[in-house]
Amino acid sequence: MYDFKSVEKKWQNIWDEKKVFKVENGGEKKPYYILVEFPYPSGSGLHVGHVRSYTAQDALSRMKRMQGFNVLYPMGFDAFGAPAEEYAIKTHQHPKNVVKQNVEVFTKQMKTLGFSFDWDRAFSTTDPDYYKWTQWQFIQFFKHDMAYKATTKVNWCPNCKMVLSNEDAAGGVCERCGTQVEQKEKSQWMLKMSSYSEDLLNGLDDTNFAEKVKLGQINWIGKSTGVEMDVNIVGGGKFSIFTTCIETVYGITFFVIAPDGKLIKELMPRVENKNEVEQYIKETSLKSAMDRTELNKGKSGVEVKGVKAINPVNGKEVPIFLGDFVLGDYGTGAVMAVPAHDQRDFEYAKVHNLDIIQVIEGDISTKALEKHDYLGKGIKLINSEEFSGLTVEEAKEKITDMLEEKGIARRVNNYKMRDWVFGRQRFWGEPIPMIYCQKCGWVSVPEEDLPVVLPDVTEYEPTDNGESPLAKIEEFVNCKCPKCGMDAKRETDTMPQWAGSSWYFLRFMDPHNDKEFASMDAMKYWNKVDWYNGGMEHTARHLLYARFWVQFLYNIGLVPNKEMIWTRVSHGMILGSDNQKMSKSKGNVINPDDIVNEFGADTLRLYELFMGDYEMDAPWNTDSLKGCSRFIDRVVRLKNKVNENDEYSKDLEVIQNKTIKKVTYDLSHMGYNTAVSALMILANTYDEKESISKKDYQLLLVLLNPICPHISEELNEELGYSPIYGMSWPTFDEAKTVDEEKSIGVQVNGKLRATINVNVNDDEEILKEKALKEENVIKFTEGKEIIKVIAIKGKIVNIVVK
RNA sequence: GCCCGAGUGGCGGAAUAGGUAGACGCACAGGACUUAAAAUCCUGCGAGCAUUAAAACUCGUGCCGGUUCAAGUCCGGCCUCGGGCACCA
Repeated sequence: MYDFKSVEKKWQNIWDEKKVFKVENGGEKKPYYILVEFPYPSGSGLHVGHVRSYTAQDALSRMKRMQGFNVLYPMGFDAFGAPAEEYAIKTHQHPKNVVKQNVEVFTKQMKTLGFSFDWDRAFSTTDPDYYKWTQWQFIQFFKHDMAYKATTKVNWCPNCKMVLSNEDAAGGVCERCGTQVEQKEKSQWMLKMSSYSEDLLNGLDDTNFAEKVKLGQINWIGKSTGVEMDVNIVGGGKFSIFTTCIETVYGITFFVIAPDGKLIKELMPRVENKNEVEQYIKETSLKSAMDRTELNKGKSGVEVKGVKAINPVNGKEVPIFLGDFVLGDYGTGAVMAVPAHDQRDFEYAKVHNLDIIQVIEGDISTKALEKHDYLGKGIKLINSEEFSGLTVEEAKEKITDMLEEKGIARRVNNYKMRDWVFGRQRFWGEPIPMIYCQKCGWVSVPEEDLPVVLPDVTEYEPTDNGESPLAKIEEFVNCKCPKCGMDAKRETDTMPQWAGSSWYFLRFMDPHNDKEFASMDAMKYWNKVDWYNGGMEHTARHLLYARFWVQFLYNIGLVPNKEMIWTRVSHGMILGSDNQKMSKSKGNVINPDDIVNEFGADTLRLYELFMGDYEMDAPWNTDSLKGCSRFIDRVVRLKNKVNENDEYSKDLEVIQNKTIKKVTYDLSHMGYNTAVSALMILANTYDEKESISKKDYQLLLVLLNPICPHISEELNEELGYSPIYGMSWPTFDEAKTVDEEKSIGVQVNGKLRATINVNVNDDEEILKEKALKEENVIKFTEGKEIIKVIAIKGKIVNIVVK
C-alpha cells in the first residue's frame, strides 16, 4: 500500500496554497454553478452521508473545470438552530463558540477529503455579516406587506416552560420530560407565502427539477379546485363552505364547522346547548395537532342546537355540527356533509345517527360511493331535481353555473400550503429586526442599524412564559422607536432555521459584498444554480421556502430570475451495515475520519461513489471498501508496466474512447458507480498487457482524477507531467467507441441457442447466413419451417420457426 | 388512507432506444507463490439436471396475466418493503 497520508496531505497543501479552486466572477470561461446543501455543523462531526454528496458534486466540479468551465463550488454552514443552543445551555457557553468549534472541525474534515471548494467564499449563516442581510431581507418582506403578526398555536410544555418544535412535541408529549404538550396561543411573525401558491406551482415550469422533486413541491402546495358556496342560516345570517364535489350538493344532510373557527363564535348567542358546545371547543383546543389526528377514528363532534342551515339548492333545513376534523384555517372552516358520497361524512353520520341521501348511482350499502369511484365513468345523478340523469361531470359544471348565476357560489382554488410561521421563541437564531412602539406600532429597524446582533450573555434558558430568552435581556429589549424616538421594545423572537438557508446560494455568488446581499451583476453572471444536490428530506420544505424567498426578491427587482435553481437532484442515504439508518443508539455509525485514517480519502471517495446508485439508499460495507482500496493499489502498481513511449497504444484505442465516453457521460448524469466500474475495466485491460505507454497510463489517471484527486495527481507527477488540475478533460472519437468485432446472440423462437462473432457492419444477410450455420441452431430448426428471421445489425438474430 | 420510490445471485449492484440477464466489485471455494502468513496472481462462482469431463437442456429479474419475433425493461391487476403526508372538504 502506498503512503496515502503524505500524498494526500501534499496535494491538499498545493491546492490550498496555490488557491487552485478559487473562482472569480467573470472572464472568458462559461460559468457553471454546482451547489451541495451546506451542512448543519453538529458536534458529532461530518457524517459519511455528507461525504457521499460532496464527493459526487466534487467529481462533477473537477470534470467541469477541466472541460473549461468557470466552476463555482462553494461551501458554508447553516449553523443556527436548537442543538447548538441546547448544548450551549448545558455547557454554559455562548452558542457562537460552540458553532465556531464545530465549523473548524467540519472544515478540517472536509479539507482532509480533498473537496475542491472555494474556501474563500465560505461563511456561516450565524456570521453577523451574513445574517445582517437575512434581516435586511425580512425588512423587505415587511415593507412590501408580506410579513405580518398573527396569533397561532405553538406547542407548549408546561413543565419545561418551553415552546417546542413539532418534532420535539412528537406524539403530543415533550421530548425532554415526557409531559403532555399543550397548545398555546402566541402572536408571531408570519410571511405571506400562501399568496405565492400559484406562482410557486407555475415556476416549476422554469426549472429542470427531477420529476419526483416537482411532485413533492406540487403535493406540498396542495392545490384543489372547487366551489365556495354560501349557506343561509334559519333565522338570518350565513356562512360559506368549500367543496370539490358540488355535484353531490343535493345529498347534504348536515354541515360541519370548525371548533376553532370564527363562525361558531358568531353563532354562540343563538346556541341552545352552550355548555356542551363550549366544552367541546375547549377540549379541541387542548388537543395538539397530533392528538387531533389520532382521534381520527372517533369522529367526535356535537350538534350546534338552535341553529339550522338551509341547503341552497332545495331549501331543506339541516343540522349544523361542530367537528374537530374541520380545520379553522383551511378553506372556509366549514364543510357540507354528504354521507352517501364521502367516507368521512358516512362514518360521521353513522356515529351521530344522521340521514344519508344518495344522489349518485351506485352501491352505498356498506360505504360511501366517493369521487374516485364515480368520476370519469359516465355515472349519472339521481335525486337531484332537474340535474338527475346528467353525468357527474356535466352536473358539476351545470350546478356550479346555476349557483353562480344566483350569485351564491364561486369557482375557487384552495391550497394546503399556509403562511410561513416565521417566529421562534429561541435565542440562537437571527433576531427579527422589528421594534414595537406604543404610538407607531411595528416599525422595522433602520437598515443602517443592521445587523441586530445577538447579545453576549451567558444564560440562554427559556423564560417562564414562553418568550424567547432574549426577552429577559433588558438592554436588548429596550430601545427607542426609530420613527418617533419614544421608548420602545425590540422583538425578541428569532427566525426559523429555514431562513438562512433560503438565500445562501445567492450569497455564494458575491460573498464579500458589504453594500448588498449580492450584486445584480454577480447574480446575472452566475445566472442560476446549475446543479443543486441535497437530501430527499429537504426537497419539499427547504426548496419551497428558498423558491418563495427568491420569487419575492425577484418581484421587488432584486434578483435576475424568478427561479434561481435550475436542476435539483437528490441522493440516497448511507445506511449502517445492518441496513438501518445510522444512529448512535444503534451503534452502526461509521466515522469518515476513521476511514480516512485507515484507508485514505481517495479510497473513501471511490467507495462512496461506487457503493450503489447515487439516488438510492445503500448500506455500508467495509469489505467492499477494501475492494476499492485494492483497486487504487492496482492503479499504483500499473505504473511498473509503463514504458517510455509517449503515444497512445493503438490496440487500446477502442477501450480508451469507450471509457472516456462512459466516464464523461456518467459523471454528469449521476452515474458515479458505473463510471467507477468503467475505470476498473480500463485498468483491468491495461493489466492484461505486458506494458503500456505513458500516455495510456496518464489517461487512466486523468479520468480517475475527479474521483481520486490525490493519488492521480501524484502518479501523474511521477510520470513527469504537469498537474492534472491544469489539464483539459479528454475527448473521444465516437467512431472509435465500438469494437469492430463482437459477439451477438442467436435465438430460435426467442430462446438463446448460440452466439456468433460478427463485424458490426455485417448486414442482415450475412448475420442470417452465419446464424444458420451454427450447429445448435441447425438442431433447433431442422425439420421445421422457418417463418421469418429477425436480424439486427450488431445486436441479435432471432429465427422464428414452426 | 393518499402520494412517491424500490423489489434482479450469498451480498452491493450493472443492463443508452425492448435485443446474449447478472457488467464491475465484495464474499466464498480451489490452485500458484511462500518455511508460514499477509499481499499478489490464476480458476470457478444464479438454480436445476448431469456428473468422468464437457456440451446440451430446463427454470430464472416480487406474484398473476397481456402485448411482441423478443420483456428486468412496455401495458393491466396484485403483493411486500422503505420514505413522505395524513380528517385538506
